[in-house]
Amino acid sequence: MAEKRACNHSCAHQACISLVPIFNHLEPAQMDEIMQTVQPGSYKKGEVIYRAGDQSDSLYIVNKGKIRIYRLSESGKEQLVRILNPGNFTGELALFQENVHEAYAEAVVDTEVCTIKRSDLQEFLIKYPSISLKILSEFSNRLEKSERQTARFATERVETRIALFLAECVEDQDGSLHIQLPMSKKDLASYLGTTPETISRRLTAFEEQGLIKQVGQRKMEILKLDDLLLI
Amino acid sequence: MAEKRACNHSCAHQACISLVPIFNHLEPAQMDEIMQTVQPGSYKKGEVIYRAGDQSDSLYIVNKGKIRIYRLSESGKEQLVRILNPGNFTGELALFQENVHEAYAEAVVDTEVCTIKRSDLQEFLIKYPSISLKILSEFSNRLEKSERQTARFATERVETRIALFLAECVEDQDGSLHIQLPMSKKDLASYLGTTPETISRRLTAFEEQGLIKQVGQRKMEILKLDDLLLI
DNA sequence: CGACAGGTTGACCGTTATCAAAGATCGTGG
DNA sequence: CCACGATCTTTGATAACGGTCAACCTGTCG
Repeated sequence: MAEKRACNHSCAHQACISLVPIFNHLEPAQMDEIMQTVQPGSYKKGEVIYRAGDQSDSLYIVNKGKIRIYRLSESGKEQLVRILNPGNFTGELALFQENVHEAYAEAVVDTEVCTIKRSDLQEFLIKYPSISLKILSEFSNRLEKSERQTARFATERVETRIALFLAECVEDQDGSLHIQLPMSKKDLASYLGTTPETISRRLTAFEEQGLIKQVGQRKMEILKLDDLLLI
Repeated sequence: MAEKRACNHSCAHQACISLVPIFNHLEPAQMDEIMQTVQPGSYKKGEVIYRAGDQSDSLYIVNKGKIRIYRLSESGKEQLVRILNPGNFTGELALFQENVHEAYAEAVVDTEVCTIKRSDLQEFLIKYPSISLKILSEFSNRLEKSERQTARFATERVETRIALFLAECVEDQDGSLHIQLPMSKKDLASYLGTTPETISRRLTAFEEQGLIKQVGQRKMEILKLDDLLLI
């Protein structure tokens, strides 16, 4: 193990495994076993990692960079599903079911990933059932979140969806509520099922009502969180 | 075992276990073991089985009847998430995560369920890891479906969502394409994030365009499936 | 047979998409 | 380090999709 840690230049990519919630409860020895099977990969900005219809054969864990997961609807319009940051993973859905991706994964910036092959992962799932339980928990989370999101689309106006999204991004910084948008407003529009124009207009309106204060392109301050959530 | 099968009046409720995809791959002996832990329950039409905020402690498997799963959004509007028929189950999400339900479950008609207690289920998951894999597969399915639904809400017009829903309900009957709506139009409206009025109007419009033919309240025939999907 | 929930139809209007054009920002390469 | 282009963002004008309210109709079930 000490030997491995010394081997930084070639093995550093494996470190990301220890960031992943579905693995980080394992014993060091088990973790090492998994690290042995991991393959590094890197993608240039804009490069596609997988696309809808592709056969699925790996779990991708983000080591460095950012990945956009998006779907194309029946009529060809794009919807952003999520943004992956280091420690997040993707490709898991297709591993347990149809084997075919329904979404697209694209590197937002130059990105490094670790991949675990389907067959290796299945071996670990059988060997260490606790991993299944962790994935089950992760999936539960995602399902709740996805169904909550669906319900919001079904019942809330765009204005409200924006307000709710802002509320979820709030971070407390010495008493005042700051927001750092995790994506461009264009992507945010796609994520929230609206247009960049509407995002821009609603944020301006929020500002005029004294609810927020925009600072630069991706930052803002929440002045009246309660009122924002009453919208 | 033969003894158990003889005991129909008191044990018939257990039969539903064998309908459930996450259990039906097990050996008869294992299945029996699970059946031993099952508790029957019954709910009158309209009765609430669990509500958002309730502590979760069981998996509910529908034996007979119908259950509506719905959410209330932040602003208090209702969205129908799914309808459970015999063999379907619910309550699984809260078992693996927060322990608290986010949705409501309500009997649509008089309904019989089998419940498996959280602790019993967890025991089985450890004892028979194949169950975890089945649930993982079920969750993958649900996630794909939920994310597909979210993407539709985000990108498709109401008219298109209705058309896509109809297309998913189609059943081939001696060459012609029939549809039996699985719920009232009121519930369908809630499921699709629209209003009964709009559902009614769009179906009438489809009929005027010669795409469908409505027969009674919950039945129709698809005349031009291709054109319907181009909308 | 009556009551009630579900369904339909009409009129109206608000929210939000669309199209267009100008302005800001970022990354890139010279 | 600056300049350029590409992309993102903003603002305006316009239209339409779909929600809301109201009234009426219909089927279903006690």
